[in-house]
Amino acid sequence: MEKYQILFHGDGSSTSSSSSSAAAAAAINSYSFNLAGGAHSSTHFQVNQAEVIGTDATDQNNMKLGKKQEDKKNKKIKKQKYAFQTRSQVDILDDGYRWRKYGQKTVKDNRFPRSYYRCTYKGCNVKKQIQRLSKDEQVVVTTYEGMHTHPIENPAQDYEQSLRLMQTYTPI
DNA sequence: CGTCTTTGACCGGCGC
DNA sequence: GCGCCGGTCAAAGACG
Repeated sequence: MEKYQILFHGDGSSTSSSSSSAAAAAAINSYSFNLAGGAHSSTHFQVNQAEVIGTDATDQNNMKLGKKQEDKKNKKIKKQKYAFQTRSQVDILDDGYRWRKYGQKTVKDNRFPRSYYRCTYKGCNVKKQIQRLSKDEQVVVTTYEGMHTHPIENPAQDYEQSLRLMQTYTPI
């Protein structure tokens, strides 16, 4: 369970966006840390891949000012998203936050539906999507959007961790 | 009784 | 404009 690996890709080519990409990378690190810290009762959990999608550049401020004010890159700045793939039997990956499911859609070219979750902490608008690859149904893709504005709340993590240890030390 | 799922409706973007 | 596609809303229900 100690072994996990994250590969960054896709962000190096998009030049600029220096600081924000660093923030995104930090966010990914924190997430991967939490995930690697356990909380899965499933056997094999491994982060294979992490990807930064888009960059965040205080777009709300820019929009509010209304001034073009260097719309820089003037591309539509999509919200900061980052995704990674995990190989797991179950798609409920408890990363220590409380999520409320608010939607599920079937996507084209994928026989598995995509689930939409939102963080239930008051004022915290972090969202995540979970979908499974039809190509390899062992792989679950988790896409996070935004950063949590509160510390992780995970009353069950210790329990899960100890449970995992029990499973490790007492193979039947 | 509060919390979280379920599920169709709804809506906006985009290609034709 | 129209219809597809992906994301969200919200009412109703499940569950502890």
